[in-house]
Amino acid sequence: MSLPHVLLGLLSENPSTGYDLAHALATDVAPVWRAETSQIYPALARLRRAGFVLLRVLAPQRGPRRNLYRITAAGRRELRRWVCEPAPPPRGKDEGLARMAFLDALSLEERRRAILQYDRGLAEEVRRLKAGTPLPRFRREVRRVAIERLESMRRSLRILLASAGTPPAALPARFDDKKK
Amino acid sequence: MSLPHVLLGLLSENPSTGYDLAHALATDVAPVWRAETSQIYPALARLRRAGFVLLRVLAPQRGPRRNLYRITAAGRRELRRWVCEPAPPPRGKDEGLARMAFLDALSLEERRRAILQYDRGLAEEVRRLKAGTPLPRFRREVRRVAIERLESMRRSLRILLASAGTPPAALPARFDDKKK
DNA sequence: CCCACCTATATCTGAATTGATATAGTTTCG
DNA sequence: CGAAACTATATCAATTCAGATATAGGTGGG
Repeated sequence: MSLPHVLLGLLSENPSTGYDLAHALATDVAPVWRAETSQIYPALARLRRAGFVLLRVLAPQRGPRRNLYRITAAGRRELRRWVCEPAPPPRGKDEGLARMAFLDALSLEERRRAILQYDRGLAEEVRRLKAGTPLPRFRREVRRVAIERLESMRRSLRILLASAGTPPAALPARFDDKKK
Repeated sequence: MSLPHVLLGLLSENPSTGYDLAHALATDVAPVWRAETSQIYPALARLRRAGFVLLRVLAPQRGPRRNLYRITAAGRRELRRWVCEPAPPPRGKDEGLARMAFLDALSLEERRRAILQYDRGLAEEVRRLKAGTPLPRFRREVRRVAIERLESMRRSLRILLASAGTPPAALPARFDDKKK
C-alpha cells in the first residue's frame, strides 16, 4: 500500500508526468521501492480520484499530449500522515541472500562461485547508486543508507566466503526446535 | 518465483509438515523471505505435482492427520540448480526506509520522532533475530548477515538523526535531470 | 530515408501475496 | 471443567506485482 505514497512524495518535490515518476523510481528510489509503469498509471488515477493530485493535460501543437500531475494540499497532508505513521516490519524479500542459506546443497567450488557471483551483483548495484544524480536532501540520505547497507552485506559475504570453502562441519542430522 | 525453492531448501534439511515450514519461515527465514500459510500449502502441492517432494500422510489413532513432505532426488537437483543460478537484482521493498526519503514533509520535531520510531523497530528486529534458535550452518550465516545489515542501517540512522534537526538547507526548487 | 532509441501513456494477463476465515483436535494452566 | 493457546490443514477474496504488448510522435546518426 505504499506506492501511492511514494508517488505523492516525489510529487511533493516537483509536478511530474507518469513517465518522470517511473524514471525517478527506476533510478533513485529503486533501492527502497520499485514499480513498473503498469502500476504507476493506475496509482496516479487513484490518487486523482482521492483528490491528492491534480491533473493538467498539456497538449502542445507539436508532439503528443503529456499528463502533468501536481500534488494538492490534501495530498501533502496525506503524505505527512504516512511519513509519521509507524512503519510495518520490513517485508524481507531478498532472493540472492535466500540462496546463500542453502549453500550446503553445493560443492565447495560451486559455493565459492555462487558467493562471488552474488557479491558482484551487489558491487554493481553499489556502483550504480554511487553514480546517481544529485537528489533532494533526504532522498540523498536514503541513498547513502542503501549504499552502506549493501557494503555491509559485502563485508559479511567476504567472511562467509572464507568459511564456505571449509568442509561441512559435523552437524546433528535434524534441527527440530520441538519434539512431538 | 522463489518461495517453492526456499521450501525445497528447508525440506533438504528435514522432512517437514506445512506447519513446520510456516513456522521456520516466520521465525528464522523471515529476514530474507516470508510467506503466509495461504501460499505454503498451494506451493507444496505444486512441488508435489512437479515431483520435487513426496507426501506421506500420517494418520495416528489419536489426533488429526499430518502431511509430511520429503524432498526427492529431483528436488535436490532443482534446489542445486536454483542456488547456483545468478540472482536477480534485489527487489527493494522497504517501507520504513522509503518514508525517510520524504522527511522534508515534516517539522523538525516530527522528523526526530519518525527516525527514532523507525530505529526502535529495527532494534526490536535485531533482538528477535539474536534470540533465535540454533540453525544449520549457512542458515545461521545468513541470519548473521541479516543482523549486520540491520545494525548498519541503525548506524546510518544515527547519522541521519544528527542532521535531521538542522533547518532545511537552501536547495534549488526543482531537481529535473533533464530539461525539455 | 531508415533505423534505432527515447519520450509518453495505457492496458492485459497471469502470478504472487496478503489477510481473513473455517475447521478441528490437543495441551496446558488455573 | 473451562478458557486459552497451540497444532494443523485449507480456502477465499482482494490486492499487488511483473512482464508483455500497443500506440505514436520525436530525435539523432549513418
